[in-house]
Amino acid sequence: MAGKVPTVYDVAERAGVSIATVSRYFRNPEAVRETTRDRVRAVVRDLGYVPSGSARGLAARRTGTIGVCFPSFDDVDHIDPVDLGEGLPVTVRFDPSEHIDTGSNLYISEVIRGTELEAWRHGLAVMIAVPRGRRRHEVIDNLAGRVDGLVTLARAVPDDQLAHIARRLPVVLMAGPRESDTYDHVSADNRGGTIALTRHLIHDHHLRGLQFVAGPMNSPDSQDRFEGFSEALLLAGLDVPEHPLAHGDFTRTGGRALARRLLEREQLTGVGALVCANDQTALGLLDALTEAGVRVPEDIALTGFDGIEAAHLASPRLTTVRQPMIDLGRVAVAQLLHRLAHPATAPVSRVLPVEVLLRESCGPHPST
Amino acid sequence: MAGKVPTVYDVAERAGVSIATVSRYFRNPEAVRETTRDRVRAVVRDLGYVPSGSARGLAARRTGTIGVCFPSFDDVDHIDPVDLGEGLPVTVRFDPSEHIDTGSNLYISEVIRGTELEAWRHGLAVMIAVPRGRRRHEVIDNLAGRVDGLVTLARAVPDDQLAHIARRLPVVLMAGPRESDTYDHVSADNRGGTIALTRHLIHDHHLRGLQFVAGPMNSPDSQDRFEGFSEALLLAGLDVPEHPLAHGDFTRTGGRALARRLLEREQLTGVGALVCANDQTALGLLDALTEAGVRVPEDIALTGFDGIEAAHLASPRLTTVRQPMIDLGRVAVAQLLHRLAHPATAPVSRVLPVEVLLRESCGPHPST
DNA sequence: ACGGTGAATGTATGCGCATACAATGAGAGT
DNA sequence: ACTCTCATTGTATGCGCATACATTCACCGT
Repeated sequence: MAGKVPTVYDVAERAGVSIATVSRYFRNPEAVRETTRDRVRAVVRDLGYVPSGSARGLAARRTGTIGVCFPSFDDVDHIDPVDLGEGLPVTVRFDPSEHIDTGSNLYISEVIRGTELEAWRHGLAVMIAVPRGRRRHEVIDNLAGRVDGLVTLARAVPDDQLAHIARRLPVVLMAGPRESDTYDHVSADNRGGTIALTRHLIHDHHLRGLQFVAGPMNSPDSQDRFEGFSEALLLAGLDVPEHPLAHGDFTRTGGRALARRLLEREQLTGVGALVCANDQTALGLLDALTEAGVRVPEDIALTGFDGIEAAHLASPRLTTVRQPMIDLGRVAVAQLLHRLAHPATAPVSRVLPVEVLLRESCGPHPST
Repeated sequence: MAGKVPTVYDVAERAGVSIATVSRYFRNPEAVRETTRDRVRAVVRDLGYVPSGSARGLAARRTGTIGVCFPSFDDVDHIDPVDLGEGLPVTVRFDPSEHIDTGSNLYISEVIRGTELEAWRHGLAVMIAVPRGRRRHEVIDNLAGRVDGLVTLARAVPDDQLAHIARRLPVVLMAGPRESDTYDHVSADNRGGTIALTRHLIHDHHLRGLQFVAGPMNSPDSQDRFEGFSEALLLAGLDVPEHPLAHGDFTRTGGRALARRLLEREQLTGVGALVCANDQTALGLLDALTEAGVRVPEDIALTGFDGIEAAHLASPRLTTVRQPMIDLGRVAVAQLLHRLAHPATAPVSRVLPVEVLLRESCGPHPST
């Protein structure tokens, strides 16, 4: 590679045409006569020419790239160099039966897939960045400088910086609280989904003593779901708890710890169902309850939220609310493109429909 | 946003300095006097200035971005527009107990995480692209034009095109066959892992009649694993089958279909263990075997490869070989950076160590 | 007081391409 | 033969920044 990377000038010279023709060959081939096209094509192949994205972006005043920002999977300042592991032997070990936390990576992965898919449909590239560590500001600015627009999961970017880059590019927020007066926003119907799920527990399973197990205090998703939970209780004329029964951290491990604490303090007596803010937490509860001899759903019903695969693989299978994670990414990008085409219109807030998946963890199915 | 995006010139004028100073403020702040720095900083904030990545890339002759290429999750030419789903209601339905195929997305997601992580460590951005559909060539060229180097999963990019862009940038291949005389290459120790696993089955569980269930014919990973399998049999002085017992497609659904076929044709009599080319296939086999009343591991032992979460959640838990998927991405990027720093050295082929995870699907554990 | 030194800043240029505009040439129409 | 039209190609310019080099100026030692 390298040596001297060829440019339009090299191609033009070798093909006996002007640089404009070479440029047209790529940007608008129909405008070039076929015989000329062939000559250019041959030279391009010969020289190993690839147009410079930077030059293109500069001249065209658009990059053809959209940026995607995520909160850090792994909130750290420093990450060790990877072990190149040269020559290390294969290890063989018994794997004790502990549960693992694949956590929210999955959620993020799906969103990435969605953004990539939609971007591809429109011939755009995707640049991803995770602002983490001490230089997170730079990471974001670098991204902002290289893209035509940005979609970001809520709270991946500090507010002040978001405001700063939003002066240069359109920004679409995914999930999190709607700040609809400022940015376009896309989220799943957390509230509606939880209402529907809770209604099902109340009316179809005749459960009472429902409690909500939340995620982190500051999670807007968790808050929305708790709101939906409360709303459903209210509509059913049942007592509405002021607060969630407990707060987890959205991980399975956290859920297990939480359940043990609840069992220890006997806070589950009289509780007919636990509506959890996400699947991982619910699965953690399920682990600990099962371990303690509490039967699900016979002794207590349990539900999650997200629709991850592990919820399906659990025993009993976990009733949950499936979020359209891929669509979250796709719609965000679609909205971004709409915004690029229509800069002046008012910010939009889209709420994507969710799907309540009834499985065994909430009790036997009345019908079906 | 937009209106008129400010440039260095605007900032320089407002701050009463030259554009060189503004540029230095970003690139090399220590070279600017502190009081000047403050003035520039204020103007930058005022104006909402973000340096243009394109201009930067052009002037500096490097983009600070690396590209990552993946084969298509979903091999299609056309993908429907996403349903914006405005106002659609929440649906509630019973979810029948069928298995789902999360497939290889997971593998790819992990690799993406790895590349992002390592790139972040070095202050680089990551651009991802999935060449699919009729314009896949363009997708790749666009990517190649915008990055300083490229890592790609094997066979995501057609050979001829890979050769073309490799003249412009360093390329590192992940997984797949080593073409070590041309490109840098990183892969997991498929062969070694399968040897260790197979030896365990033979020596610790005294299993005989081992058969291999492969992936797609053209999968180099599957081939490597079959080689390891054969090698282990050979070393143990056992008969080495010429071919895998069957070929799946790496999906769980495919594995189920395959198992039913094997059962129907009674091809499992005398088979003591099925060594599968990946976890999904093994899990599919497990589904179908269990359904047919064949007990694992009592009647037949079963192993997978990859170490996905579902293998851990299966019942019995699936013995498997864990690939360091994140490290695959990390090492690939690390190697890419090394190549950028040392263009002249010979191509390297790195083999990452794997870990055999012994669980219940291969039989009771002799010790431990 | 004078040349020397180094820090801070400014000037000028080119990176590789897209594109507005000009130029050319080959028919078509008269 | 001449003008007009359209297809094709060329010329010239600027996109926004990094950076080599030049300049300025404060300060030092003698």
